Formats: sequence, C-alpha cells, structure tokens
Amino acid sequence: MPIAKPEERDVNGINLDALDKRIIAALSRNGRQPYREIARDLKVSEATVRQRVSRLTDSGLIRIAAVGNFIALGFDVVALIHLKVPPAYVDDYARRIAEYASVRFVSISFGSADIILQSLHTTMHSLHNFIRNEMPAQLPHITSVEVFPQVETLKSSWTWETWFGLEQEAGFPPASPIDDPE
Amino acid sequence: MPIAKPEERDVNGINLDALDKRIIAALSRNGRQPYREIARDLKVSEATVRQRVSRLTDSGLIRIAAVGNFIALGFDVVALIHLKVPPAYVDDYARRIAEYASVRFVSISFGSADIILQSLHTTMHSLHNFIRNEMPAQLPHITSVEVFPQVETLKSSWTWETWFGLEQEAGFPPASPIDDPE
DNA sequence: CTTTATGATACGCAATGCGTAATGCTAAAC
DNA sequence: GTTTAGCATTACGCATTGCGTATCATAAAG
Repeated sequence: MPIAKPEERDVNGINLDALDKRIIAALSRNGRQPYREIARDLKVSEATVRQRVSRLTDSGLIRIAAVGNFIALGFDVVALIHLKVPPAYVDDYARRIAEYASVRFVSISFGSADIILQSLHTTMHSLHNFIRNEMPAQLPHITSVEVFPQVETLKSSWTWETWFGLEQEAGFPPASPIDDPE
Repeated sequence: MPIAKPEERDVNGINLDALDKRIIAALSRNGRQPYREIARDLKVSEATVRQRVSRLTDSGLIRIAAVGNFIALGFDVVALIHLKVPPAYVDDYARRIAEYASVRFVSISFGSADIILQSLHTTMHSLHNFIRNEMPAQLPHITSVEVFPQVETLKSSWTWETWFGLEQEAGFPPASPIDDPE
C-alpha cells in the first residue's frame, strides 16, 4: 500500500498546493538549490519560487537548515527518553523540558509515555546527571523515566517528495536513494 | 551543568575544528546564508567557507535541507514505534525497515527496545496496516511492537551552536531563539 | 462593468557562487 | 638552516543568482 498523500487543506492559515510541495521536495534534496533551477524544473518564474519559499519559511512551516548525524559529529551518547507525568502536568512539563540545551526534541504522546524527548550528550555520566539530577530538581512530579540509547541511526530522511507522493508524477525527478544523515 | 563540547577528533576521516563547527552553526540558523556573509562573520575568505561546506556535505557529515513539522504539513498520524527482535536479526531488520517509504527514521537501541523507528501516516488506519500487515509480512521475527503516537511536537531543533557550546564565545552571534519546526 | 485583492511574471542591478591560479603554512627530509 | 612536498587558504574574474519593484492576470466583491 503506497503511503497516502496528505489532503490539501489549510494548515496554519496556509494551504499547501502541489507547487508548494514540489518546492519543498526540491529543497529537501538540496536546500541551496538556486531558485531559478527550481523554477525552470517546475515551469514557473523564479520570483514565484522565491515568494513561496519566503511564505513557507516565514510562516514557520519549513526551515532550511544544516542537518547531520549527531553521533558522527561527536555526540557519543544520544538517547530517547520516555516520561510519565500526571495528566495535569504534561503540557507544562513538555514546554519546560524543551528549554534544556541538551534536549533536541520533545513530543507529547499518550498511552505508556506522556512525553518523549531526545537528549544529546558526550558522556554517559552527563546523560545520567541530566536524568538523575537536572530534570528531577526542576520537574519533581515525573513519575517514571525510561531511557532508550540510540546506538546507531540508519535513516533520518527529509525527502518530502516521498511523503507527498510526488515521485510517481510525470516530469518530476525520481526519488533519490535516501540516506540522509540524521 | 553546561553540556560538554564534543572533543575534536576524527570522524569519518574528517577532523571537525572550531571553524567547521562555526560554519555548521551558521548554516543551522539559515541554510541559505551566503558564503560571503559567513566568511565575513568568521573572518575567513569566502572560498574557505565554500570548500569546507563542500567537504562537510560531500562526506555526508551534514546536509542542507528543508525541514518541517510533519503534523503541520498534513501528516496527522505520526508515531514512534519500538520493536523487539531476536539479537541476530537486529541489524538486518533495521536496514530493511529503513526502506519503507513511510518510515522517516530508524535507530538501533538496546535494553527494552531493539529498534526504534518513526513512521508517517495520514490516517490511523494506515498506521495500523503498517504495523499489523506490512511489517509482519516481511519481518516475521518481530517479537514485540509498542506504539507511541506523537500528538504534538514542541521542539525539534537543529541549532548546532548550542550543542557545540559556541554560544558563549566572543564575537559569535548569540543563539537565536529558534523554534525549529520538526 | 468596475473595483479590489491576491498571486504570477518581467526586468535590471547589486551580490553571490564557482573555477582557477597564486600564495601561505606546516612538517618532514636532507 | 634550507629545501621540498602537501595541503589549506586566499585572490580574482565571470557567469549566475538573489532581490526589489513594477506590471500583468485572475477571480471575487460591489
């Protein structure tokens, strides 16, 4: 079963149409690709591409950034951490966890974990200190902590064309063999 | 406790020095920032920045790409999935899971999960089908599956300057309050 | 039909990306 | 101390790009 394309609809007051998706797809392959090249490929003017990208980035829907594999870049201890906290604390705690410098990402979940986060460290001791001392000191109502060390990351892709289901459309370059660093 | 800076050392045959880290930090704030601006800020020539970026991207250490929040972009059902598989199957299964189009990321872990992945879907039914039918059909030795739906992502940052511990150094622009979409 | 708003296009100039050649730096060999 | 080799950085010129502004096309509202 091919993954379904997201329906076109307003998100954050912006309706992503096919052109937006193709632009995002192009920039997910190469974030520095010249707007004119993208425009030529998509048969629109360069200004259109530029204005669309501005709209997408200004609205915060996308960002063009350097991404990479933390482990390869020197962070030996990377872990996903699952927290359980009383329901009333979930939103506030998630927000506060997002402020830690070592924390790269935070999501709210439900079920057997309420908050999921990823934290970057150079030593096991640093990770342990974060879990054992830093977090509990400021977030006393955490009821459970589970740690899942990330030993190796095989895939961490940003190939929107695949997810948008664009790869089978005519005139669109085929999906590249993905192996994005995380 | 401030997060420790990764030691300088060879990774993938490349030794990341302070200049590399500053360039990566700049590109993590804005992946399209002109090389000349970066060069001016870091007091080196434009060609140096350009050549370093080529080296970093060619080696696969970093990539410049459009990143964004899946949920905001129309993927309503995003989940982290934990798998347990017999030790002998971990590497092979992780590799094969990385090939699914819906799978955005795959890591190898140990302890109470052997493989952790993230999968993107537009409907709960699609996610269920992936877990219940697609994966088991090709990966029969999975012994356990746990699903952690990501309802909301509060933080997913690519601000390398923070992780590299560059923000306190003189002459370096302060860490912007970036709120990266995932 | 006219007005208004929104987005696409055309266009020109300043700034950037990039290839190439020259220069500087470091360490090893003599 | 000098020479040599290897490598990173710099200088420089030209083709290309980014960007601001004005113009045009389309559709909705009056």
